[in-house]
Amino acid sequence: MKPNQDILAELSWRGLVHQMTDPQGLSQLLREHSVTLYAGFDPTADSLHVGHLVALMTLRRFQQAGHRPVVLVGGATGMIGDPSGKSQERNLLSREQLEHNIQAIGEQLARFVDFHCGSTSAVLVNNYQWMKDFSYLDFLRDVGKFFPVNVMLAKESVKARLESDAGISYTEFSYMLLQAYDFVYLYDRFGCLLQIGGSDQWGNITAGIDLARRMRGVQLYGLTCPLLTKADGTKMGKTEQGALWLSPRRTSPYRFYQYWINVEDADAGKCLRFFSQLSQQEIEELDRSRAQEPQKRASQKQLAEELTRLVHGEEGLQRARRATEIFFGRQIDQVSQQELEEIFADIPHAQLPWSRLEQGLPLVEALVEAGLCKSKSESRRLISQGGAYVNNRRVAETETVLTLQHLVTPESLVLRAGRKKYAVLQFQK
RNA sequence: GGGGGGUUUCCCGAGCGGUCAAAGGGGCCAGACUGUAAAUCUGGUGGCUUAUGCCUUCGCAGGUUCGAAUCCUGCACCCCCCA
Repeated sequence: MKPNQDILAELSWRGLVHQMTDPQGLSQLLREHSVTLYAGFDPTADSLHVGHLVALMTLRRFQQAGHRPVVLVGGATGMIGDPSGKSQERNLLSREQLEHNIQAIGEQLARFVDFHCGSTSAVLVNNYQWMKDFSYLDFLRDVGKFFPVNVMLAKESVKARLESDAGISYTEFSYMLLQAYDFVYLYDRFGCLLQIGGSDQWGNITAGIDLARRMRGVQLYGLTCPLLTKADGTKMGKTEQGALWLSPRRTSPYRFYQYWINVEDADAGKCLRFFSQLSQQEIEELDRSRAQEPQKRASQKQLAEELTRLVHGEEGLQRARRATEIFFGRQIDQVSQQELEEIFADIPHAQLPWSRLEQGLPLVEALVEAGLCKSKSESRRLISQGGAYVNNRRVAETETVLTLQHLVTPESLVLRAGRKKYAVLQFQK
């Protein structure tokens, strides 16, 4: 079967190609055949994050172009720890933790690749399945024999660690062999010819290609995507709360949506190319819009909408939008407790006895109880400077006392400090 | 081993016995402007029952004095010079 579009051309205008082996050979292969390719994700946490999105979306594009993606979740490699791009030796994860992580990540993947679409259906594999019964002696004889240590030492990931004080353990040093063998195994099992990954995976990917040539005498291919960085060179996807996760449990759809809405103009074009389904023409249209009428932020809106829908579904997108309306709207009127809970799910909640509100709770104290101010003096300062809001309505009098009338649901009210810091105060009878 | 300098509020840094909760800058917070941006501007930046009041803070522990971040003694740590 033939693929339905020239995927390499597509990836390259999107800026998704960092490096590849044998560009002519690979290009021809991908134009003429539907290829099975794979990308691996180590289950270091129970969710993928934005950093994984580049490879994930690339895998998705390959599938849309008529190729078959294999997604490898590294139950075995996750036990070892990839030294690539890491300055420190990793802590080993427990088996139970890994098991849990693999399960959770497996569920997330279905959002990105289709597991039920005939001949190009995605396949989910776990390298623990084929590594667990591979004995140490067999592995050394059958795989280790093909790895010249001097070549391994020359790999960037190893070299960096050798030169640092942290050093590298034999365990992490061996990581490369496992990933290399994965590629050979997937070739045997699925006829997998291409491995893709982030640019930090180049060393591991080429190790697999070398191993396949030595063990099977075949030519496999590798392609890496650039890392997702901002215009200033720093990594994208970092927030004050840590990484931007794909799991709604770790990063709410609202926060996820907000992250993309707030992407800087300088990074928006790149993000659109990386992540959106828009055509080149449509993206160039948005580039123009960004230059001529930046205040519209059409690019950011498009990006936030598409990605939130993809990662959290239509419902998640609606929730994020509704929360945005409330957060940036004027005033919070009657909302149901449930709705409020949902919208403010990931902002701090403080619980106080009902009697406090009944007898009148000074706003100064409420702000401290809610964790928005460290002391009453700070509260007074905030209020007198016009930075305090009750249910999104500015309150500038330091003597304000909260009463039952301020409730916005039968038991809660919403405090805000400054532009974006919120807290819910909940009163219990 | 000898000599000299230092340790200040989140950071840098002024402080030379009372007018020091301590200059100035940075950061941070709030406000205005704006695009939920950047830049800019304004205000704030120890705590308390907001008081021209009290309490805690200037490496640590003592002392002198009506009064100390400022003077003295000891201790700890840091830097420099000589050996």
